Amino acid sequence: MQLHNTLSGRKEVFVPLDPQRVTMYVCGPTVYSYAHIGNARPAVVFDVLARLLRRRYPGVIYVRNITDIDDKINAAAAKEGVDIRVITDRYAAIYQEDMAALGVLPPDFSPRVTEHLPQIVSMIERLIASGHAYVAQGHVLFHTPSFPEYGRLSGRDGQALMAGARVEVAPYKKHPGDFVLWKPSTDDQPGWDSPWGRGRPGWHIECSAMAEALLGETIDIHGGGHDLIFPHHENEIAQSTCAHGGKTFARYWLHNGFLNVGQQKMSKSLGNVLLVHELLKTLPGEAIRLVLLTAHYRQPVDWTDELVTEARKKLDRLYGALRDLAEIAPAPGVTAPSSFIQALEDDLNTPMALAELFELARAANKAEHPEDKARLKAQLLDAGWLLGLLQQSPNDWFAWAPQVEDRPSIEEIEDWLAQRAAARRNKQWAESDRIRDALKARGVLVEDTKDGQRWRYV
RNA sequence: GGCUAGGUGGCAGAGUGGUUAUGCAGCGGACUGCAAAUCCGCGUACGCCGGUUCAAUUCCGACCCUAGCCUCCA
Repeated sequence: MQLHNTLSGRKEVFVPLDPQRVTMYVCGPTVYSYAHIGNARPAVVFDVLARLLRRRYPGVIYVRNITDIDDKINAAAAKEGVDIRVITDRYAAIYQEDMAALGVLPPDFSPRVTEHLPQIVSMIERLIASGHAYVAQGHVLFHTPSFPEYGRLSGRDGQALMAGARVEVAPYKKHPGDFVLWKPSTDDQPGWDSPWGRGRPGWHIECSAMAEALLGETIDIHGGGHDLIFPHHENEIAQSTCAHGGKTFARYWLHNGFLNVGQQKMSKSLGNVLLVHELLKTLPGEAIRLVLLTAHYRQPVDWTDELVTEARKKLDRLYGALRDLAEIAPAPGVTAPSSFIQALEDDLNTPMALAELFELARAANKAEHPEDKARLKAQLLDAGWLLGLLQQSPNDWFAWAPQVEDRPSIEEIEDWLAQRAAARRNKQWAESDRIRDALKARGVLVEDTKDGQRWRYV
């Protein structure tokens, strides 16, 4: 398997440190609000990677954290006048639900920062003891010049860049690039006791501490959004490497590209933030997932209505092939074809894998012999599973309808179809077509097959 | 300004030093009472300019353009 490593800027053959225990850490959400579609991209992308890795290495341990200490959380809690726990529990639960609706399997561990304060404090103490961090005015700061490799992941010159930082530099910093490991909390802010007084951890240290606690000092794969390369992941490397006496922190760094809306990054000021929770009211989760897998994970995706419509049509085609195989039992023991696996194992080339999936669908539509159909059905289902697609029944897929629109109920449709069937028995084509057109006008497509009528919402 | 990705047929989007991506849309045909679905066929795309090469969309260089990052945003 090959994976693109941000550290080297190229594809590398993936060789785990221990094939019996492959470790992966992905930066999860800060739970202060609903997840937007951009938050869903890494969840979906690394879900596919985890599914793929488990094929080859059953002992994969996949960790995706929940950040439940953060100033945005504090602000949301203060606004509602509740404890931060109320906010974080609420949005963490919604996050899990929304991701499940997108077919994302739960990771092995979803650690929370609030459950790892001792580990965070311990790591900071070690960094101070080894001279990589210092205390200043109630803060603990990581001293970036103490780590010569600082800037390697993001391809920056740590020293030069920071000297010209455009942001106002806090006076207690020894070096402009130094970043906070621990900061003091006022009495009205959430805080935890520590050797440096009551306070809270900085953003970056949590991931280093939780990765260490759950996966050890060196992990195989670390993933996240492209924007996290700097400063978040750069800082994680600095902290973990220095806390571990120079040991490699993560061996392969993977970063997914951004999901844009209107060719621009989503932002509240532009008002183009799309929440997964809202999208799920008007779209099947599987279609949303397919949109996210349509482009290679490192490429940007520009979310448009056209893209969503296309994704639904693609799934219509794939589920259409499966529907025609409804009476066929998938051949036992048959898994996704090697061409499909090879595409995914080439740095998660989902567009190419999808092309293979469509080849399977075409072959299935053409197949005549039951054994061919059984084989192709098994291949379709297994390949679909690796992508997190095609796991519901075709009928459920075609019966999906948005919550909001008022469309004919299934009962009403069945009633019309019964009348139409009667008309067709008497070759009353005009009446047959009238009913079909009437239903089409209300979003129901009727098709005639050799086995009778069938319908779906469009 | 620095760093990093990109610019492929109507749209989306892979890939390759010389041969079909794939999907959607479109066109023609088969099938159908007509459709839909399905199958078959079609359209000769690779930002611009040089260079290397027998041959470049694919390698090299310059240029133009786009997006992202440059301290807490996936």
